[in-house]
Amino acid sequence: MPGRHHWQHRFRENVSRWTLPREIILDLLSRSSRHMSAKEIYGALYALYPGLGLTTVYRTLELLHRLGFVQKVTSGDGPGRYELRGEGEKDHHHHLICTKCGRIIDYRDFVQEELDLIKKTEETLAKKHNFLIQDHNIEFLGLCEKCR
Amino acid sequence: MPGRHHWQHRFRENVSRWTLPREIILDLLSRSSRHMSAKEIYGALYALYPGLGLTTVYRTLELLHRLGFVQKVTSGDGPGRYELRGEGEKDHHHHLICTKCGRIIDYRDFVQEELDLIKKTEETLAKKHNFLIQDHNIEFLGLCEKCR
DNA sequence: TAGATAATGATAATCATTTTCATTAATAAT
DNA sequence: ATTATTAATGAAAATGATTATCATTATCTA
Repeated sequence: MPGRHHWQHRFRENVSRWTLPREIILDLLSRSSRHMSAKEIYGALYALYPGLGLTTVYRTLELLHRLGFVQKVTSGDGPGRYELRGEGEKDHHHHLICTKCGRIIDYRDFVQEELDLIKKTEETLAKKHNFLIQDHNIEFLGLCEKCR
Repeated sequence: MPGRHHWQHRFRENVSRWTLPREIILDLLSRSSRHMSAKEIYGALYALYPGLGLTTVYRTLELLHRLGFVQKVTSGDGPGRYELRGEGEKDHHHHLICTKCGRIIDYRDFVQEELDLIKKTEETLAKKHNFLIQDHNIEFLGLCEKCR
């Protein structure tokens, strides 16, 4: 859970200004364990900072995603959801998604096998199809405890 | 490539009527190798059948998806894309997706290893999180030959 | 062949996201 | 510190994909 100064520093490195919206959005994401949509973030912060605009939330999330601070999960229907990305490979995980309520659960089972398979597959596909592979997703869809 | 009668029969089994829009949409999907969006399907069929409505395309695709005839791929941004689902496990495959032009390539490499890992993971997750798992996705995102 | 009802298509509505643009605030230069 | 530069913001409108509404039409059933 890196603090404000950590982020502030990483922002400066990227020629981006350190502003209140950015600070409170990062702060919320680092306090929240859930994957939140733009509207949820907006709703959660509105009380604290009523001047905040939904547009800014979208723009900030887009920036955080572009800088690699945040991962965006867009599966099935409904809005995109965001989570802070941990440092390096040690945070490797994938998602279990409820198709009814949209809840997302991180899982970290069989990580090593996954990494091996992904690496192998990625190399093969990149070569075979002349693709520049930048990312991958593995996800399981279904109904959570509450929705089943 | 099952013909009209095959589909017609499977529709009847499901208490759904066999109509012209359904026939031409299924026919197009079985002739096309690409994963098509609703609008692309609409566009491709409009010349043949100018009465066709975009709404009907969406509804038909939703029905085909619900009946399990069609798979829907919704990754990253842009519209959902659809492909006919082959029969049984022997058509097991996943996707390589270009984030720029939206092109989707099916791949079938390391199928057995994937199936094993997925099965194992699915069982573990279902038990651990009390989830009813209905589906899974594995996808690689990046830039295709033309867009890189 | 007629009656029941499911499917269709035009239109409007919704939902998530992006664009526009005038205003404000953060940093750089003085 | 003060000002100038320019990025960031927020309100509103625009866009794009998809869904809901509803009167009309077509398919199947009796």
